[in-house]
Amino acid sequence: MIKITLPDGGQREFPAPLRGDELALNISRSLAKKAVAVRVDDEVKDLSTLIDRDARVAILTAEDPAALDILRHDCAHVLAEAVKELFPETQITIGPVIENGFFYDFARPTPFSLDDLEAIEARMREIVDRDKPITREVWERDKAVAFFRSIGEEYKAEIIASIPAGQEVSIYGQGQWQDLCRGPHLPSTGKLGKAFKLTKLAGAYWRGDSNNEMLQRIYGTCWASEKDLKAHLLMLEEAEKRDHRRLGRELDLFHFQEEGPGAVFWHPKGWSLFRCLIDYMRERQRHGGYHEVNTPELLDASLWVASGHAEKFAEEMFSLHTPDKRHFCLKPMNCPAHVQIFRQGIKSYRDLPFRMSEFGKVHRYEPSGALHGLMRLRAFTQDDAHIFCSESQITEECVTVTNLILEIYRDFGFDQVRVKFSDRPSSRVGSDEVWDKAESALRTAIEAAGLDYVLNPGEGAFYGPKLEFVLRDAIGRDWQCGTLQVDLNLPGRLGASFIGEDGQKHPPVMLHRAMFGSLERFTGILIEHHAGRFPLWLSPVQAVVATITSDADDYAREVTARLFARGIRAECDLRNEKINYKVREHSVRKVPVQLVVGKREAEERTVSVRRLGVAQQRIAPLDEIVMALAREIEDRSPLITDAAAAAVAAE
RNA sequence: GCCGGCUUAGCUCAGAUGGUAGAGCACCUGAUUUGUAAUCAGGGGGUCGCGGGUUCGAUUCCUGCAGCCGGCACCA
Repeated sequence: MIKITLPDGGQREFPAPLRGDELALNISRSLAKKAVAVRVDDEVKDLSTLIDRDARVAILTAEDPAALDILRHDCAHVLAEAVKELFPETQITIGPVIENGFFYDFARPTPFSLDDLEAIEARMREIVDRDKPITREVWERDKAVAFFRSIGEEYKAEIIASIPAGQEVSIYGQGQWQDLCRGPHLPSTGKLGKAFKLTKLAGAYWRGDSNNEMLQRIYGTCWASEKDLKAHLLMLEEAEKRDHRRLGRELDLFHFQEEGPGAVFWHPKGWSLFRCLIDYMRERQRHGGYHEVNTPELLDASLWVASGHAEKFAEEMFSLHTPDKRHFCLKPMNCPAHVQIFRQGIKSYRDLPFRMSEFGKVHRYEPSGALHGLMRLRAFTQDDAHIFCSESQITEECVTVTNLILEIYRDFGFDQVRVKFSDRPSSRVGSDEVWDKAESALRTAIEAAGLDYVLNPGEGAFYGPKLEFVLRDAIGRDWQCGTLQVDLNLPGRLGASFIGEDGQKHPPVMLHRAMFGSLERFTGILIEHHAGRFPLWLSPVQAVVATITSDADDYAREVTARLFARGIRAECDLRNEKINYKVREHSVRKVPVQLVVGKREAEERTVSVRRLGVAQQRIAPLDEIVMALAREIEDRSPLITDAAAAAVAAE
């Protein structure tokens, strides 16, 4: 007797083991028709799986979130089958499910074209229409290797050959096509439906290693219904509209040009945003006991040899030779320069911890293909700091830094932050004993701060382990920003020391930390996070005073001057245009506050306040609105949302 | 750096099987004094990314390079 517990709590008993599809049919005919897979206890399996013990069982339909991965995985298989039919000389490799879809990597001498993509998608739809059953067989590993080798699938054979000997492998088949796969899969190709689309072509290295040959990757997206597919495509369009490169142009924030790949030309409005970040951070760091410094961008190569950068970072450094035959490098990091400041004069343990900060501009020769707007540059500014301390101060300093980072992210509206712990990389300086010490110190600190973290093995800096702070933006993308690194190597290498209580010289510990990371990148993240509609305190233009007729010109100038006197970034629009025209233009430019003045306002000394995105206005006395705006800026209030602004307007 | 694609006016984009190009918006000028998302009329503007080749002739075809875009690899 087998007892099956259904999701609704109901129980059914069966005299003998039965398959998932049989159970579905037993429940209802309509469910059997829609069924795509079965969940036995907590494991999702093929519908054909034999249930031979008491279990909790759920029949999954396409709408079930857990079924989506199966759909996508099947879609990858159908893609591969279509490619093999159309281009038999192509070899298959791997085709996993990814966020929102799937991809499949193919090995072939000539790349696919966009036309090929269309043909492949059409063939995929044919394969779905054929509705061939999808079958699962368990093979002996060596048989599978021999089989795939015999049909010319060398990559597949190599993958299977790397599975431990003697282990069984499952082979899924549909029509004439077979692939190694862990499963589970749909009962037949027809169950896949038509809510999929091939999205892009790309090159990708075999086994993700740039020493290997490049394969041809086809990406696709796949959903349970046409409606979901459409929603996803619409979401992509929306995401494109908030792309910081596009908004940077539209809002006149910055530009790039050919002569400076990976280097930003900040326009006044963009620079205003950038300076907001610096001003904010200066204030936070002043309260945090930091001392701001400034160091040279160009330093003799010998310093970079001493620091270890020349050895570990040479490929990424810009270097130049002067007419007098000296060799200089543009700094890729600020740390060695900060050590030079620490080294001036004799330091006592009483001076520690010493927190040295710099908005330091660094240059790194990033690979051309890595450049991406403000997010990945060759010249960028770090909100860098180095905390020189004793070993006994590491934990407390790390905890303080960690808390500060999280607090700062909250101020900018980022609540979801993940922490990664990166330990020693294969290419590094310093002994293993020193690394043991640094890693355990950092781990103690993160535990003391009570943070959850994931291990990121081998990803530390060459001089020490690090924490990386990854924040999630408004549309769910992750960005690595802050970092905290424990360094027991560089101070010694660069000859830094302090006199301890014992009267002896000791090398200090150096904590490297950045909170925004790259100010340019953080600006880019903010642009996308807010879709260009910044909270008032960050807005490059905070208010525009717009006249209805020239009768109000003098008053408008006065209003603008009042705002300006309170430190508010205000502009005055006296142009001979209709108010509709002005309102539209300033709305398109995403100015958060428009103060419209006509004859009436001038006489009554009021303004008509219009918040971005809210059609309804309210009339307020001039004094009141100047004060309210000043307070909103000072409080760094989050963006007044449409709903909140509507409520204010309705008052 | 690797694979593929793209590069035409300030922006978004048309266009010619090879005979030096066009729209909308923006800009300039004039008229209009206007009450909350585009007033009307006129005008100027492009060595079609850069270099080489084929050709009587190249922005169009071929080729090299650069930049950008989508990925991969790398990474703040």
